[in-house]
Order: sequence, then C-alpha cells, then structure tokens
Amino acid sequence: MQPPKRSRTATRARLLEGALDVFAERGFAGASVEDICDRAGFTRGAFYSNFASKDELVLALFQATTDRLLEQIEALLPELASQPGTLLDAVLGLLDETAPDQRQWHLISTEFTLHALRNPEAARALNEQRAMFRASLTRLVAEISATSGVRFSVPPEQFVRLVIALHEGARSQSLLEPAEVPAGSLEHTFLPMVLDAVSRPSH
Amino acid sequence: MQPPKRSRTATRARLLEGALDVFAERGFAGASVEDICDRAGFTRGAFYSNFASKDELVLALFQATTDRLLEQIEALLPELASQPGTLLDAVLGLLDETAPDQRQWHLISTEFTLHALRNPEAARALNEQRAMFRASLTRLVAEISATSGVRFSVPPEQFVRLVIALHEGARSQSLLEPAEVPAGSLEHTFLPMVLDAVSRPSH
DNA sequence: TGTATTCAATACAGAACTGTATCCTACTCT
DNA sequence: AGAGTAGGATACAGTTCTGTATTGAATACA
Repeated sequence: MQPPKRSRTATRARLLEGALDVFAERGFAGASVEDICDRAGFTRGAFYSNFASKDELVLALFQATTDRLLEQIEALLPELASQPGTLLDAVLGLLDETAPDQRQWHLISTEFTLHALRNPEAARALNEQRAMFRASLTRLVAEISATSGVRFSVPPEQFVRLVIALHEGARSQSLLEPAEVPAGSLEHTFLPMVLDAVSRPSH
Repeated sequence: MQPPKRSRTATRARLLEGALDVFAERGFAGASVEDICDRAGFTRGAFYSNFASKDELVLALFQATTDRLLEQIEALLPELASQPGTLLDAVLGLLDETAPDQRQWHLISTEFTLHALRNPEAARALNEQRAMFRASLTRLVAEISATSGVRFSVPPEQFVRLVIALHEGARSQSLLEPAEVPAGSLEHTFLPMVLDAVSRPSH
C-alpha cells in the first residue's frame, strides 16, 4: 500500500508547523484557523479534514511538540552524562539545546501554560509532560553527581525545580531586555552558589 | 462645578476592574469588549465613550495597575525597611503583599508580558514599570543590608533580578501544582543559600 | 480501463466581534 | 423652570471567524 502523493500525515505536520509559527506570533486566541492554513499553504478545508476543531489542534500541537522534545532529551542524555564538564553546564546545556529558538519556544510554552491554568484538561497534559521533563533532568543530575562523588542536601528534584523556575523567569527578562540581561547570565552567576551550598562530598 | 452623579472616572474605573477580571479568565485576545462591559455592568456605548479601542484599554489598564502597585510599594517600603526581620522576609513579603490575588495577578502580568514581547510599545511601558519596581526593591535591599552591616559581592540590582526571576518561575510551578510546590517554597529553601553566598560582613 | 475512495478546495451559513451613529436620560446652570 | 450638555444605551453596519456541505481531482484497485 503506497502512501498517496499528498500524504495525510504530511499535511497534518505542515499544519502543526504553521500553527506553531502563528501561535508564537499572535497568541493562541489571537490566531485564526485561516491564518494557520495560509501559513501552511492550505485552506480551511484541509484543516477541518485533519482536525475536529481549533481546540483539538492545540492539544495535538502540544503533544507533537512534547514528543519531539522528550525524544531529543533522551538522545542527548547519555552524551551529556558521559562527557566531562560540570553538572551545571550539562543541565543548562540541555535546557538550551532542546529549545533552539528561545524566543518562539518561550512564547509557545508560556502561552500553553496560561491555557493550562484556565483549562484542567490542558493542565493535566502539561503537568504530565513537565513531570517527564523533570525526571530526565533529575536523572542527569543524579548520574553526574554520583560519578563526581557529590551528595545533595536537598532532594535532586527540588534542585531541578529550582533550575527550571530560575531558567524560565530569567528567560522572560532576557527576552524583554536582551541588552541588560544576556541569555543565561542570571543562571550562570547564581546557580553555582546554590550548587555549592547544597552539595557536599560523599564521605 | 460638582461632579455628575455618574462620574466619568468611576465608570472608567469599573470598566478597568471588569477588564482585569475578564482578561484573567479568558486572556487578552479571548475577551471581547462586550464581555468586559457586561462584567462592569455597562454596555459597549459606555466603553467606547471612555476608550478609543480595545488596544487603548489594555495600555490604560496596565498603567492604572502599575500606578497602584508602585504606590503600594512606596507605602510599604518604610515599614519593611524599619521593622526587624531578615532581608529576605522583607523582599519576599513585599512581592507577595503587592499581589494579594496571586493567581489573577500572575495570569494578567504573564498575559501582558506576552503582549509586550510582540508589541514594542507595550514592551517599552512594561520595561519602564519593571525598572521602577526593581528600583524600589533594590533600595529596600540596600537599606536593610546597610543597617545590618552586610556588603554584597554582586550588584544589588542583579540580586533583585534573581529574586524576581525565581519568584515568577516558582509561581508558575505553584499555580500548576499547588500540592507539589507550595507557594514560596522554592524561594524559601534556596534564596537563603544565595544570600549567604553573596553577602559578607562589611569590614 | 473504469470505478471507488480519499483528501483538499470552494462555497456557504450562522455567529460573534469591533466600531459607529443615533437617541435618551439625567444633571447643571441660568 | 427651561435650555444645554455630558454620559451611557440602543441599534446598526461591516468585518471576521468557525464550522459545514458540496465539489473536484488524484490515487488505488479491480
């Protein structure tokens, strides 16, 4: 069974891709279905042939983005864990490399977070994804700290939560004032202090 | 010249108040002018008699909220600076007391931040407001650290940026998972470590 | 080669939204 | 009391949006 020349999955993918761009530009509620279709080079007919509604698109988009993100992380993990370098470089590197376009990713994920804060179903999906994300980071932290013989005085997941919170808050400032707050500056000046405070050599 | 029974400024205020609620519930683009008017107990006629457009309302709302916020801060500053207590308690207390309804304030300010990231004019206004906000916090930090005889190894404003970034990132997590991340927990476990690392007794 | 099916384009209906123009009411001031 | 005016309600026009129904083209299959 050969795939038809115009494959269904390909147009779905292009629609999702277009939605990502348009949502980043105009926000979730501000983007019309037609905007998304124009961006993808289709008409609304194609859209409603692939998605039941705009809401369904949002969840599908989130799931697709999430899946890709988690795949990337799993691919990067062994490399980062084995390579020499500090724990912080590995963790912050992972946060950055999984989101090559910082600005777009920040807009999209913040938008979706707001959506989740108003929509229980979206909240469940988001929390699930974030839990897996934290789990990956926590594993990375655990491995590196184990090989370098360091024990934490706080649960590693708590530390991961801190890193994520600071990273997201700092990214907001960096995007608003790129000149005053270079990307990563807050993390790189303060996280080493925390790491030093919570870590102590094992034995 | 007595003010008319239906004062212009009062309806403006009620419209702004309604806009705050509705924007928090449905987002900026998701809220219609009619929604806002219904909430405030007026019709669109009153709205367009007070604002030129929905966009103008957003800026006005931001300015009004900002003004009130800065007033509150200025009122709280002397009290916090003089009262006994740790520097962190004062700073975090200020952050919390200026936003009694954490959830609504987070939704609104995040929404406006996204708006600013797509709209240079809004970005200017937002950055200006945030700069004044940081200035207040920085002054508070400077006063308390001076009276307690502590010097910082980093610029105090940098430290304030850290506190804000962490606070905002942590608030997002707390709202998404209230049970797992109690409000303020990340700040209270990690900020003391940073404070300890950056401060040293003067002389 | 002819038929059936799948997918996207087009045309359309109904709703909602913004913004305007007009009307009405209530207050002010003389 | 009566004229003038300010502020808000109502009605309306024009646009835009979502979602559906129909049509057309291309592919699979017999």
